[in-house]
Amino acid sequence: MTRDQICSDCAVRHRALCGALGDEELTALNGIGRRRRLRRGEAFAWSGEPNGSCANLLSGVLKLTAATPDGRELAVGIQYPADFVGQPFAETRDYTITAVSDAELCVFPRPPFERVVGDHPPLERQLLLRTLGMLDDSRRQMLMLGRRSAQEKVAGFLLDCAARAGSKASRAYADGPLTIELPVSRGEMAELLGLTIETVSRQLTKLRAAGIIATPGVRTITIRDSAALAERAGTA
Amino acid sequence: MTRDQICSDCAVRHRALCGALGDEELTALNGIGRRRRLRRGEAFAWSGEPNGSCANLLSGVLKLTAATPDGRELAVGIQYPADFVGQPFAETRDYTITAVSDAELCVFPRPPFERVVGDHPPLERQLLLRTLGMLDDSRRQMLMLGRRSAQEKVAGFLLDCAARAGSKASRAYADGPLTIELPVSRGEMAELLGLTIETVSRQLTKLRAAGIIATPGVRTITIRDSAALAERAGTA
DNA sequence: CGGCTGATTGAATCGCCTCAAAGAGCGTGG
DNA sequence: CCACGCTCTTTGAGGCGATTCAATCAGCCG
Repeated sequence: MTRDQICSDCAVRHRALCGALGDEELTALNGIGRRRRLRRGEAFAWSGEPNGSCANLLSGVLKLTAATPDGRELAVGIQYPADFVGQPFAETRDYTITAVSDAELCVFPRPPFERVVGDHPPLERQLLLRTLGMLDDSRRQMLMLGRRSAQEKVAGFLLDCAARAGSKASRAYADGPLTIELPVSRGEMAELLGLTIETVSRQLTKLRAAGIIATPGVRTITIRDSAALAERAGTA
Repeated sequence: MTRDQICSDCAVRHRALCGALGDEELTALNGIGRRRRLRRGEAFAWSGEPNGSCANLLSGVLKLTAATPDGRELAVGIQYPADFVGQPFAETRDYTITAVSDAELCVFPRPPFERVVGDHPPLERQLLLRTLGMLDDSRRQMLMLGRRSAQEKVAGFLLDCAARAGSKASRAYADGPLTIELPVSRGEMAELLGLTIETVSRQLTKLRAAGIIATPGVRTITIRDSAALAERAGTA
């Protein structure tokens, strides 16, 4: 991968932070970006470390986890391709960032990235808009954690995955059963939903018993009755 | 209150969004800001409404609440003087914003505010930094909601209040008991912590019984043993 | 065929919620 | 001045949902 072609073959070129930029901004970013691959389970950064870089996520799924001093963990965010990763303008990292599936990032060292942001107003605007969006996501997630039952959390998560899967989801015929590949393990799902792994498993079993979903593989879910699933998600 | 003096007597002039601005930016903001007072319990904005304004909070305390479609509510944020209030660049409001105590705001209609932000890079930078800060706050809150016990939530909240109270807190002598005025009612505390009002009350009773706090008034708390309180907050 | 990891299931417990009632603080009006 | 009604808080009893602890099961690789 040479530097001058780093953007031209970018899978998320038009959806990522860079998407709305003109040639000038793109060239500036291009100059400092480096590709990096992560294998499933590998960490991009650890909470508490000095914060040396930000990134765009090109492919794969990442989770952000925070932990209490005594070791209980919770995923405070999940990131999909084209999302912006990291904490610009922060000296220390507050979250551990881990690849949930194999992933590819476009990594920017933080100091030059911040300089480029400062020099290019359209880029700064995009960063602001994305940050505002992440803040809304985070607050939506809070409502979920604080006020929804295990049943609602799991059903809602499956619907989110289905919505996110988009083209990768498959159905036999229009409006028929929808089969998706879960991006996370049961344990990660529990982490994300503020539950235990056993509770997640039991809720899935319950949904399966009700005929609402089927689980052909452990990471594969078929939504057989999306209306009933939405019902249980409390998405009235 | 005339427009040309709106900033000069501002109580949070140096801590708010405007704090880091030069004369030019300040004049631009000054031109569009209007003071507004809210009485305790009064709402500044409702979730679902068109989003017509943002503001700086000058005095008092606000809460942001979100609700599930079936009516369960949770406070997803709490704001103190000098905080920035609202969702710039959003067409519709996602939260209900309510005054928890009497409050005063410096309100900016959204379209001109966004124009001023676009025209003044230092202002946009400040807004970005504040948004990043709110995102971190929100994620800290998520960890609390998802992984902490009622005991830890209540103890932690009291410590937060004490830290926030700063000069308004009083002690008889250095390192002695610290007395603070709670900015919220029991019900609002429950809303903020993802608990019920009864659970909050019971936890306070437990802390009182352990001699860790005293409650001379219903909204007044004396921290008699802050180390023990930190212990119960799980802030190891 | 073992051994490993991740998922499922079961039984028992515990923490928080729900429902209900009593108590405290406070302004109003007789 | 005190009785009344209102709101907020506290306390109690009981139930439910999620966790904990433990065992079994399924898939996968050596």
